[in-house]
Amino acid sequence: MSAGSSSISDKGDLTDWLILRFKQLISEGTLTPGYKLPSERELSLHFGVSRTSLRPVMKVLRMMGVISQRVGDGTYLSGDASSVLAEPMEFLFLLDETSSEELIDTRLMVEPALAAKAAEQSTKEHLLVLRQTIAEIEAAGSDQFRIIEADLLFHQTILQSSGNRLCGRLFQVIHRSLMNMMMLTAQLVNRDHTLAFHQAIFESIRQRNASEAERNMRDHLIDARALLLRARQAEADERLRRSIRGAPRAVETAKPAAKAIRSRAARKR
Amino acid sequence: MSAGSSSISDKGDLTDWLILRFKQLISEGTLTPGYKLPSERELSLHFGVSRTSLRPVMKVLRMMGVISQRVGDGTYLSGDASSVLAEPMEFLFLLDETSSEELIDTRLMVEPALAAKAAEQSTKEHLLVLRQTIAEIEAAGSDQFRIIEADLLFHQTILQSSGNRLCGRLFQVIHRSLMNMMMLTAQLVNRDHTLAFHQAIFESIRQRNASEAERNMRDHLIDARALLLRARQAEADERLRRSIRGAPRAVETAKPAAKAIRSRAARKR
DNA sequence: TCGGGACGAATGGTAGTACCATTGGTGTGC
DNA sequence: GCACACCAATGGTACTACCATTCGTCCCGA
Repeated sequence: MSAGSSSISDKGDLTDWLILRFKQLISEGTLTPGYKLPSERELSLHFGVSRTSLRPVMKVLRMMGVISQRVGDGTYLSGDASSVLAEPMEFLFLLDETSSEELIDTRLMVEPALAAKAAEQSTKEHLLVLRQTIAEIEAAGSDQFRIIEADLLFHQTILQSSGNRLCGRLFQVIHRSLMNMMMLTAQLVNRDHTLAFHQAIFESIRQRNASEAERNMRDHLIDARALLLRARQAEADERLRRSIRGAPRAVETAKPAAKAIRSRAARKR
Repeated sequence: MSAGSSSISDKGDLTDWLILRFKQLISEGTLTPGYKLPSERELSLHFGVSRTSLRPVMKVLRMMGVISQRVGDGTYLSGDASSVLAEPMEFLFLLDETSSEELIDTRLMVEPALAAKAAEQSTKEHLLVLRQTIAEIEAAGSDQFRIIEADLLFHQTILQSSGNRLCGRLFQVIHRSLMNMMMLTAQLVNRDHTLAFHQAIFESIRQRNASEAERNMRDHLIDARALLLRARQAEADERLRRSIRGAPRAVETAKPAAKAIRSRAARKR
């Protein structure tokens, strides 16, 4: 980014250089999905660096889901590119204090249009999967995990069948993060609503009715948004009622460590 | 993801645990932008792990732009959340072999709608920045870097003023990656086109004409897409012509290393 | 001949130490 | 008062050692 960067071994950090090398290897197609990489000791030898310097790179790649490591076995290149954004996106949400409404709002901007596209070009296989996810939700009863997984697969399939891979990746991650947030606050997915909307969306896609698919998807997300806000309101009310009764909130476990760090650093300054 | 995961120190990997801790610290607001963290030696002491185990975590955070490290100085929490997705997104594009058209297509799906929103709610400050970027492009002459930076700032400002932060972040990264791809293939940004479209978009936003802003943005991106494809076509033609003349392509430097790795691993199996 | 269990090599995970280059502040000498 | 030299602290890298886990192999017994 800064200077010429053409010559070998100019960037100061070995980590950056190694990551660059890995990128090259991936872009060349040398590293294919499922491919077993040499051991860390061999790799470090090959690159001419110590294992100490190599390991952080492997950690970075692992955290992005590019590779998977297993003790006693080895390192494999994972073919699933969708997981690359999962962790970083979580950090983004953390740093930006992104709310779940914002996630739904963002989905609302894109998914209806993608549903319309899906109605135009979805294949038989896609329709089959959609039908299966609906059946899965019907069979799930009150099992939230099953409902959520089926819900994710439903939307993910629509995203995929829309043809735009990048959007598919992006909003798959966003959707899952949204579900994680909801689970953290013990917010339930309304099975009946989900089922009804999914059926409507599925029908319009099956009939290749793009505009109706778009409208149904929009309605679905708007409804989900409303449910989310209502649940949050109810939760806030509950908390208020409880605090009025006098019972203080439960302790937070991680606070002490955080304060210790802050004091340490403050001492430095 | 697997089991209960409620108790302390259950997850096998220290790296994961430490990253989790850092996430907690960030979400608690203990770590604020610009904040100087304790030295690695102190931190490792504090967390009760060795520096060997801590360093990969710092590398991960650094690569996502969450922190910045300087030898002889220390580690600082960077407040800029937008850079979190930069590297991971590049890996995604690498693994998915995402093309520049796909990037523009994705922008095309979202940015027009955001431009419409921007027309409705942009502030005076936003308008000022937009006007400045246009002036910058006018003053840039044929300096591609200045044009690109001004172009980025123009679109970024519109994304920001639309109100949806997440979309802003996402498409800021996508836009920059697109520019990187174009620079890698030595594709120029057409200054005249850019200038004309930016002026049109700016005018419609200034006049709070949402539908026209949306249309202008759409035209802008469609035009950019066409230019991109045309340039690629020209490049392919040129390459073909050159190969017919008999001159072989230049050597690729990184191939030998790649092959060495592959042979090493193959030997293992 | 087949099956199971024990052993061992290889792998990633962690720890400790040492040294280097860079940085920023401190203090000394002009 | 200023400039220079010095020094302590920091992140960067390397080497070594050891641990827990995994997988394959070999040997023993049925």
